[in-house]
Amino acid sequence: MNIKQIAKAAGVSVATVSRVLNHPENVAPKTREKIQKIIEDKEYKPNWFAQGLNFNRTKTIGLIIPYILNSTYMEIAKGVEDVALQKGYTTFMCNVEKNNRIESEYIEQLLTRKVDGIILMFSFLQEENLKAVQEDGVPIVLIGENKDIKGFNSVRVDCKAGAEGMIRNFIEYGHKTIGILYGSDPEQESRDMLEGYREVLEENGIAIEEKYIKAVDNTIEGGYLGAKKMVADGPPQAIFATSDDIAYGAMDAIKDLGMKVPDDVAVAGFGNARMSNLVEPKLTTVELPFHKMGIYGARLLFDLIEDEDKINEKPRQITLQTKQRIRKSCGHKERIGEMF
Amino acid sequence: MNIKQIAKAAGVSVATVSRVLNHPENVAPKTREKIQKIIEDKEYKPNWFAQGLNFNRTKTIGLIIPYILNSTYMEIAKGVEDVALQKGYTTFMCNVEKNNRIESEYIEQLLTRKVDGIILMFSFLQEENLKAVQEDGVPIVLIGENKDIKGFNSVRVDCKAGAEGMIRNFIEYGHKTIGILYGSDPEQESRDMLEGYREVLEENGIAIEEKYIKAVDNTIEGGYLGAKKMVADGPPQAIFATSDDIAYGAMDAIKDLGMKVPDDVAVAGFGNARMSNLVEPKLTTVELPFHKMGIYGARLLFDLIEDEDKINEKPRQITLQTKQRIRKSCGHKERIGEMF
DNA sequence: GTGAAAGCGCTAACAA
DNA sequence: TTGTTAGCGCTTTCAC
Repeated sequence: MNIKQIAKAAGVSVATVSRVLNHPENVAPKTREKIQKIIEDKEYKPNWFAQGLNFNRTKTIGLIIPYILNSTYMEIAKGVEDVALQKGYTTFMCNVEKNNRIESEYIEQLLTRKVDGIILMFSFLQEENLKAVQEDGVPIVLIGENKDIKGFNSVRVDCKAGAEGMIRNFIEYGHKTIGILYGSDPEQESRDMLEGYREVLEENGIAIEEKYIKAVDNTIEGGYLGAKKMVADGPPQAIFATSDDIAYGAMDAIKDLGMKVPDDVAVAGFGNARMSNLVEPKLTTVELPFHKMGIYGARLLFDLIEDEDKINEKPRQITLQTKQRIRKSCGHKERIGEMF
Repeated sequence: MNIKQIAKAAGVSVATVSRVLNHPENVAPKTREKIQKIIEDKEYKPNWFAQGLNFNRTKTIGLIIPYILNSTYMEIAKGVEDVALQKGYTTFMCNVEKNNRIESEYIEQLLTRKVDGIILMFSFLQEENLKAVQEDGVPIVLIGENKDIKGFNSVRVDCKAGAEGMIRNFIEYGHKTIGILYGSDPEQESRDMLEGYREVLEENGIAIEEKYIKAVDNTIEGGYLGAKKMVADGPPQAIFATSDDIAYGAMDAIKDLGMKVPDDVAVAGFGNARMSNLVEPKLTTVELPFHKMGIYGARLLFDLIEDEDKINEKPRQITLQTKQRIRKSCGHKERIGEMF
């Protein structure tokens, strides 16, 4: 079913049918209604390619996701999708497996398919690559920091403040030796948190001991291995992990070494993943506004898509704050109480 | 940059350039190389829409996902994507929030965007709707059963056998009263498991008591509420849950009622979600081959895409088997031993 | 208010 | 082996 057949059926020219589709106000009401009815009846849908060839607009956005098996990333994705759907856009979700080669390839794909804009979550790419895309006329928004990239519209979380708050808690609870297990990614955020950790300890006159600072893989296994080493070397009273996954692994390791969480070693994580209140003891953690990050990111993008000039304005950077979720694993008995 | 400019730069006609792109063997090596070099230099990419207008092939497939926050679905998705990527296809992932209206809308979108095929995971749609799509020439593959739909190429899991095996284990371990918490979705699979449950009890001469059979929401909360009721009414010695989420909730409820898992009530789940060996006690469960489901599903689809005649052949249905993961929660002490 | 026709960028049949 | 050209389905300018 194509426009020609509709035109013939209505006894008009293709131009008139096209007008009904795109500028109905320019068509006489009577002809318009007649044509609309035929379109309905025949379930005519304009050909996507033919339209694209003329418009170069696809009502599609691309979303780069570091790793789809991680449900925290998917929560952000859901935020993006919610906004997109409401705007009548479709979202191309791309799983890049934390690999910048795959990420580049997907960007290419998205450009080929003429998406109207791209959102990158914790991008592994370099600034110059992204700049090139944007200069091609496809707006870009960054959600979350992996590399230290400026100059784009972006949404970030104040991870440093979040980490600092948790370390301060530990100190307040009376812990004198505090370890940190920090993940290798997202790079920038992990660095920020490590920095926060050091600053708070210094502020409070606590000596910084390198044996309590350990870089690990941002996985359960990474946390397990890192904690096992750290604890075996003489355990700190508390451990802060830069992700919940790391914290889970750490808790497992502590238990395996015959010690108890939080009595022997308190633990806190970062992210408030869904299973944080299922593990035993329930994990104290820093909650991130994932869904909101997605929503704000998408809004930034649609601002750019809908107003072409904005792409040349000074980029906006939105910073969101974290929240503490105090549960049993950090050893603070008074503030516990959450069911799900 | 378009084909005309390349042609001019190379001093040939557009047809020749097009040939280099699509049938390079029909171009004299010298001309071909010359043109290829220019294409490289100018980073020329054929226009997506113009190509589509001629080919009506997009090298894109659609993937309907019930709910992206559930990482088990995303494991299937990853299987699909792995195959697609290898075939040079891009995957459109669509999150339908377990809602058949959204699902229909996305199918429309996918058709508009001319995907070459669609994979539906646990589709909520009716058979006739899907038939219509396939008759439009877009092949369809089903992964997992929600509705009872025949007549399509599909990948399913023998859930019934999986459930039966676990119930048999319980009986073998000496449990005389066994409850089941079955989720509302996926519908068909849950029904199968309930049927398996009844059959095994009958086979073993165990009376079926309706108070031990409870339909719940397929969520942690659902499991919690269902188990609370069941256990408060006089607990069974063991509970089988048709999903891990339900099992987590059940374990929480049992603990909240002051009883111990597995000593007072043994628990087993279904799915082997990532956190099953993080909860305390670690959850005994039935492992499903999610990744494989995705891979097989994708292969079925590409068979259909690549060989148009196959769409009229008798559909193939692949049935995969489950595996048991015996951990602490079921109370069988001897077979425990897993770290991650 | 409507129609004829050019053109979007590409492919492929046909001709040379 | 290469070029010319029609045509894919649609939008839009220009006439009427």
